[in-house]
Amino acid sequence: MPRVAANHEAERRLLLLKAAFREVAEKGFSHVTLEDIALRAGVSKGVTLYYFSSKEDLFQELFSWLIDSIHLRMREAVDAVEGPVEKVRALVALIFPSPSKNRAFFRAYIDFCGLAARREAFRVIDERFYAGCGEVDRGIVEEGIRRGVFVARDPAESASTLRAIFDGLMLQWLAEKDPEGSFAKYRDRCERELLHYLTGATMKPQRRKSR
Amino acid sequence: MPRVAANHEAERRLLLLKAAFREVAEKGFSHVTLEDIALRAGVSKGVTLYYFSSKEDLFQELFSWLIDSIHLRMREAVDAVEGPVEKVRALVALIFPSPSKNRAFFRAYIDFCGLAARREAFRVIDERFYAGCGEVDRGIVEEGIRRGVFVARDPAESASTLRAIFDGLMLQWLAEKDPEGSFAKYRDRCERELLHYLTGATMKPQRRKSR
DNA sequence: GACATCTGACCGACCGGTCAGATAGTTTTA
DNA sequence: TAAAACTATCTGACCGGTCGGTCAGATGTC
Repeated sequence: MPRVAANHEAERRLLLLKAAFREVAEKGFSHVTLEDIALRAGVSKGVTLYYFSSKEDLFQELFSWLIDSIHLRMREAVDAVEGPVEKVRALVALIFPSPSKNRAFFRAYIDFCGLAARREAFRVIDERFYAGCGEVDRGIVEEGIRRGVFVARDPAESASTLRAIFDGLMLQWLAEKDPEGSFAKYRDRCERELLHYLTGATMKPQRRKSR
Repeated sequence: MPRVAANHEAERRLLLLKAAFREVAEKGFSHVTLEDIALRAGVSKGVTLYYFSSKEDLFQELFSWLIDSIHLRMREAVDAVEGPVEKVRALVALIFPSPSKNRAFFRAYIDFCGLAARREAFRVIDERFYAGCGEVDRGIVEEGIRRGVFVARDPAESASTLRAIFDGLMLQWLAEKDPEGSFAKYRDRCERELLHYLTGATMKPQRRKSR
């Protein structure tokens, strides 16, 4: 069992997961076939079930991988800047990267929520997702309170609301007629409302730096 | 074209829609079969496609009917009480009726969002849903501002955030290990956070200035 | 008999999963 | 060194089951 082979296996699995992600974003879990994924990954259908024991297994791995990378990127984004307000801004910038990426991720995420609401294995993954988000969010809130920038309240509860505003606005954005056009509106609104909520309206609105 | 026949048809359609709702809440859109619905409604499979032109058509009608009744009940609940704070409370009570009803509705709703994110016909219905919610929510916010109970800001934007908090918390609730046990926690948190958000940091007598 | 309503057998398409091999790279053997 | 054996990886035909949709005819009502 050479090390090369293990490496190869990990690569192949990742290749398939990435293909699966794009397919899910487009069609939704139950309309994606194993063959769709294989085609997108440039391999034959049999390969998908060579590396994953079933479709369900593949999708569990997909969502696990997805939330791990989201957690990682949130931590990186938050660690990269100084101060609670800046950290909130960084989070917003991360979660609203671009209309197309946004839509891809959130389509997949909604699908995932539907699965999590009905199947225990997916619910557990979803729980882990919110636990990880909660850690990051709570860290920001606590720092904000410590520095007197945010109004002092239960940090865990504020973190939960913060996350709810993210998700809830995303749900509304997906119902918009012109997602491209309204993307910036939602991103800015999200930032504004989040900071309003956390600072208790003590902040003046600031102009967003273009990036 | 006797009136009786039209009445009968409406009844039959409603019967099927109610059966479909319960099936969707349980299994999700793409795992519900036309036969499931027929069985649940106590009729034969052929009837579903006698009253609806296709499965897709049936589900569009289902979600239309669902959001119309939700809108109606929100308006009734809000009109039944006096004062913006009480209206918010009434809305929370309506949206968090009981763990089982809650889960049924939100499971169906998430499914619906997944559809809306991918198919134009469903997106349009979803847009109508948020438009209706927005009217109700904005009405409350405006009244709150007028009476000086809520912080004065853009009412449409506050209404949007209010709704986001509802939806976002619901998403988190669905990921909980023990939905029954944590139900009251989420309901209370929702009310508390909503009022905190709207009144601007607990009960400060001093009004914050708007943008 | 005319019409609306209802039934369930049936069809064709689709898809997850299986499997008998093909292929290619490596190791062992002669 | 070459052949043979072995192994991991990959392929796509195939199977069994499911489901949306069709339809010929049954049932009931006026």
